[in-house]
Amino acid sequence: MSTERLTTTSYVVLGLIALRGPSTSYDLKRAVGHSVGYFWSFPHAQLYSEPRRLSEMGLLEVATELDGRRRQTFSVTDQGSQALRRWLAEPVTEPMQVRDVAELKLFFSELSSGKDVLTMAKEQVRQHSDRIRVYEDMEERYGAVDRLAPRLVSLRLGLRLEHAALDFWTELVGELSNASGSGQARDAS
Amino acid sequence: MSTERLTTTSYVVLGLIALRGPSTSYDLKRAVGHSVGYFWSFPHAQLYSEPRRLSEMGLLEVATELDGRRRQTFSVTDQGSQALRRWLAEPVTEPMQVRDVAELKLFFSELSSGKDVLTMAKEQVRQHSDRIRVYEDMEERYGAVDRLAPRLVSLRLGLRLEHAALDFWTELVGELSNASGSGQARDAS
DNA sequence: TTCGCACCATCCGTTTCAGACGGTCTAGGA
DNA sequence: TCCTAGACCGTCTGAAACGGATGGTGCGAA
Repeated sequence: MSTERLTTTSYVVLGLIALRGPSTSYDLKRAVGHSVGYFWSFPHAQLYSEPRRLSEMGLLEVATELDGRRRQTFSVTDQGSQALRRWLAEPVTEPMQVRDVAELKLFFSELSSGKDVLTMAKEQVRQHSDRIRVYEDMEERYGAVDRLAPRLVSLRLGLRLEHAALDFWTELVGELSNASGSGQARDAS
Repeated sequence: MSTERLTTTSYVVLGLIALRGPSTSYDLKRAVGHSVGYFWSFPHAQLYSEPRRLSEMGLLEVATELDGRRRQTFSVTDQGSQALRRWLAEPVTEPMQVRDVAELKLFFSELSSGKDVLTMAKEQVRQHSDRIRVYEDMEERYGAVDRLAPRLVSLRLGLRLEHAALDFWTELVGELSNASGSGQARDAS
């Protein structure tokens, strides 16, 4: 049993299996897509390597079934769920991190043309609106089941952040439109 | 001249040098610390390797001065500033990404105790408040110079996101405190 | 003058990453 | 029945990111 360090991604894998019950890597891949993946994404290849590592450490248990495709079902061991609970209980030290190329480009925008910034801002409004719609659909679909489910609650934080971004870009579009040409041909879109 | 792909980090380096004028890697390191680093962090070692790559591609120009320490000053070439402007003009495809372990732990919180969640929520309120104060200080310090500087504007987005997060965690603390009433901490859900 | 420490630059082993690749199954048309 | 297209599933690889170790340099204090 190795003494390797567990990364945040390890706990995501562990946690997902704990929530869903016994799962294959592919199950996880699909689950990630429309849930935790929205706020902690990583390459799907990791969903194959990580469970292996975790089972070597004794945190997961492997069941191999041969339905033609060699596929393995993982489930959490006692040791695994202990490790998970320990992680959940320990304080969070890393601050929230945002990575957004649009924000970056805005930061550097004095090097580009005002027109580009306006175009980008409008596009950002569109993209954030879309994302908000996705979140709200999800909230509606799963909210019927249990409106206080923690998974929904954390989704609500994502929604807040998206709204904040949307507001920001919307206002920026307004300011830029006013400032740039109070008389110039306006963009009809 | 290599045909390597430029990553977002490459453009951060390019952009920083374009904004600041000729800079050494260490200059960049310090500049990153209290500006763009807040929303696009990367290891400092990259600030030494990346400029080298960029100059091999002809996007940066190197001047070596021997003040004892072998230290190199980089400045942007015409080709470099063209590449930068091209990047700034092209549409943003990657969505905004948030990475927040607190949000993750909340997602998995049905596996932990309600008490842990409340503790974490309170701690999050503290952390986001602190971060907001840092941002506001910065806004004040640099805002005197030019309150419309794009670098400040993009900082304002960061501020909005922090406020959204702060509101979320604050409300959650309220809800959890009510829910558990005056009794013992219990499982939420 | 020497020491000690902050400053500066680079190197290195590991982990993460994106996505290409290759094998496996299923449906449905001939 | 056979064939094939295309979805499904798992693995591999080369590059980038990571972060800590290492080592050299200059400056102020003793």
